[in-house]
Amino acid sequence: MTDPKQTYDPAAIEPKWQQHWSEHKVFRAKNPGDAGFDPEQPKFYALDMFPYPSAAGLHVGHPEGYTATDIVSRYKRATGHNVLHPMGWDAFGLPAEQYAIQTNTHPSKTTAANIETFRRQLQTLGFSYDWDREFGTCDPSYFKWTQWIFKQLYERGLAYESNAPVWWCEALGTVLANDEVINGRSERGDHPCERRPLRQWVLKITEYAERLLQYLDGLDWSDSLKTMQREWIGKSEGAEIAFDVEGHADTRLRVFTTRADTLFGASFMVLAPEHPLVSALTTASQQDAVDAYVKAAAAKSELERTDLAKDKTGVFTGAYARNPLFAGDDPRGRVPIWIADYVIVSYGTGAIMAVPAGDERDFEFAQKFSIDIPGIFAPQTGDAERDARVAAGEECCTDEVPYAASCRTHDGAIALQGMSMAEGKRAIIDWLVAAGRGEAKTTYKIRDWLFSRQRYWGEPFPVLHTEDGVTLVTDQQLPVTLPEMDDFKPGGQPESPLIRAADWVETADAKGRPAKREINTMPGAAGSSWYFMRFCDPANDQEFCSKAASDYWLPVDLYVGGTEHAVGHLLYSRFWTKVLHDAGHVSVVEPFFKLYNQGMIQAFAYQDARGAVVPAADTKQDGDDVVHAGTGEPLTQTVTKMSKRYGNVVNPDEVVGEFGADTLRLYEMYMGPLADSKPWNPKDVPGVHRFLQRVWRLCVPEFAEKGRVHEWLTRDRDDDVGLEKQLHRTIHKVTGDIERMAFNTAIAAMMIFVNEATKGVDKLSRGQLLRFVQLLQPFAPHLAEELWERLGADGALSYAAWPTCDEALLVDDEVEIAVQVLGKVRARVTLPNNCGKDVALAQAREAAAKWLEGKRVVKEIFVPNKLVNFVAK
RNA sequence: GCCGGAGUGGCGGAAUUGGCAGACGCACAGCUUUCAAAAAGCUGCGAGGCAACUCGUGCGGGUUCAAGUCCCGCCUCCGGCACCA
Repeated sequence: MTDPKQTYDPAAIEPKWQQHWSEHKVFRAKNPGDAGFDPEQPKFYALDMFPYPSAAGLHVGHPEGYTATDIVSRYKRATGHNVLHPMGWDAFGLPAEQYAIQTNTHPSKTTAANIETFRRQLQTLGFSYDWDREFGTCDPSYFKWTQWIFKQLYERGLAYESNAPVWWCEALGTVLANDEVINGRSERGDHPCERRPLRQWVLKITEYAERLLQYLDGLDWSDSLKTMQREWIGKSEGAEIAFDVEGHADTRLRVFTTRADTLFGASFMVLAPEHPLVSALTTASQQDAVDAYVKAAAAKSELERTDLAKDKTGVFTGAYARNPLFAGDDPRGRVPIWIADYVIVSYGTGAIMAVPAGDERDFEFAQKFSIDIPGIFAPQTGDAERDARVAAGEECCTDEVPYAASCRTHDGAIALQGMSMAEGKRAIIDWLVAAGRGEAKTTYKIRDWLFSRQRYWGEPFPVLHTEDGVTLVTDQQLPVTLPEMDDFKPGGQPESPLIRAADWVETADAKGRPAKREINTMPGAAGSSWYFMRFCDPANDQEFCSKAASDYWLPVDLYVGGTEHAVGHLLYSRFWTKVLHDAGHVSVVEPFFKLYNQGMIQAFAYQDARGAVVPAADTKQDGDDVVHAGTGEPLTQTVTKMSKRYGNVVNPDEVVGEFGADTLRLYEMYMGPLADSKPWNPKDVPGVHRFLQRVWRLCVPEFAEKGRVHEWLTRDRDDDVGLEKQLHRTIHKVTGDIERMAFNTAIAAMMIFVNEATKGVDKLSRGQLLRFVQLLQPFAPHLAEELWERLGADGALSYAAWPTCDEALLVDDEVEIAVQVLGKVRARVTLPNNCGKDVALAQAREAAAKWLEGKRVVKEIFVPNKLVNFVAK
């Protein structure tokens, strides 16, 4: 017959409630205009960085951020918000295509299968997503609008073709954007990359550099993330200065500098080896040396140029420039022009004026090649020896120090001595402007966004090439879908496999003229740059997102994800949002108001004496120690990334199978602060599971014959005063902690309540348990729903009003305070809450009498409800 | 090298505003219940000391009646940038 026991059984209750939520569309978000939409409710948009559905399935790292946003979403629903909490798939990308090449399976098939797995896994975790809004970036109904947005960019002059050198990765068979290349190697797969000239589509993100920088200030993002974006944008204010070149009357060499004030100390010029003027300026006698250097620099990978080439190298071109500050016959104005690879062609003007007295790199170079180092500073730091060396040009000085008397033109038009650095810069720039020799200038490190890939599995461009050049596909012809193919290998050198789809490539434009389709495809970051907009209005086939929907939902109120997208995705999304704003399609300028970066979930591992990690399979327990299974060498515990290689990857399915989704959710939130990286400890998981069992037993008797809930919970009765106070403290703590995203301490508070309540199980009233279940609901929703139902509560738990806290119940009648003598706790006294200083001191003095004997109290500190401190001699 | 963040028991962590360091959980130990429990409950649990007490938040200084928290100087780890003129 039926099992007489009723134990906490997540395997039974979790699917039951998941099905209930799904069937009743409990978490469907209502848009303005939908039936039942309440315009009075405030909105809340909680978004996860949507996953790339890999073949490996969900990792325990995914549910960490997802649980956090789910808790906030459920809390916001309970506090009367209209909540948008969607999920979808970042589904175009390289791994599916690599897999296709290996196995001859179409990427659309593997992607669809992976999405199935991800969706199933996410659904077993009980996230309150509005699944009706789900889509993938590879859905034609979605990328139709990605293509449409590209058209907007093109029409606004923000998309262009370029032949500039780009990062080419041989192993991946594609080009990569700057942020996808780390130290000359691909971020994905760690393959070597090199610079190559290729025809590419590029987006003019640099045009938005200033606004991308300015608008950071108003965002609720961590300072470290804002700093990363600021540094990536790399704004730098200075001047551009034009130098005449001897013997080249029509040539002016332009340089960018942030230290225009050091122009008096410019004793040579350096061009990047790739600078367009190099060949024109090089003299016959230097030709061979320059050619050899240029060739060598081109052959060097970026890795060699940055990491290894710390030693300065360079070659004299034979040409001389004229420093504009010095009159024609002044020998100080004649500066040699060198080329060196420490100057980067793509930054500033690709050329610099070298001031060895004020720049470490220039100083190093001048020393190595015995170039003049004119002293231009007269520091008075007190370190006389150093001051003298700086004045003599024997040491470089980058600090703000007084200028030397020599910083002066013959005619006295400029004399820097006595000026501050800011005044010096101003003086020089004003003079240059008046003389037509330069102007103030701001440059940015950020480069335009390399926006094409030579791959199959990405959005095709809505672009046709005809005899007359580029034409766009009409809106009526969107989406441009991918042709069916079964061979996805890159199409020979830097070309997409699409080149082999001849029927697809050969087409006609709107006027019927023969045209070839663009065979590059868009990069992975294309689809993820606006998906948060589409979630507002996912089924719209007339617009990418209706203005009404985006006006209502945007910006995203809470966005949670990893730091790895600090400069890529987050910058691109901000850029597209601004472009769409400028084009009048969305009202917001910034897409993500609050951003929260979760830490990484790591794993314990064991390492040997050399620090090498030993795979879990090669370790064994030896008493209290862990040793190498083969050699018996003792090992020490360490923390690493989860990795197949180390055998320490935790599979969420297994955790759900053994303990249930509520335990997984709760454990991931209980591990520590969301923002921290922290190790997964399998031994801690049963601890939170035990907590849920205790909650269960608080409500449900062990044997079914005693009823579905404890007898005393079937009727209303007076609340136990002590428990009621404890409950209010818990409500207060949990509410505040959810608001500040401190889920670990919220859970600790609930544990304290359950420990209290368990001490006298039958003291807990039905009303108290119901309120506790509401607090638990965002964290462990399945268990909460089950208990809510068993207790016969009215209405849907997910929308039941959040329990309120009576502040009056937070204070106790009596408080215990510490009595200190000279800062050391010597006694404790119990006093009425908020009692006065005199009362407290009198009692404290008595309690501390033993330690005050023979001493004179010189000061008495009283902190109400906290402590008394006697300062005694 | 530069810019962030962090360092607290055997472990994960707590201390939100300068006010009793170690909440909560794990591990461990003892006890109760039990035929037996890997179950449940209770108790203990920073170090030293019989104790009174002393010491204790990476290290060294400082400010303060009082410092994990503030200041100065270091060390280590993690993340980012890296010849950006």
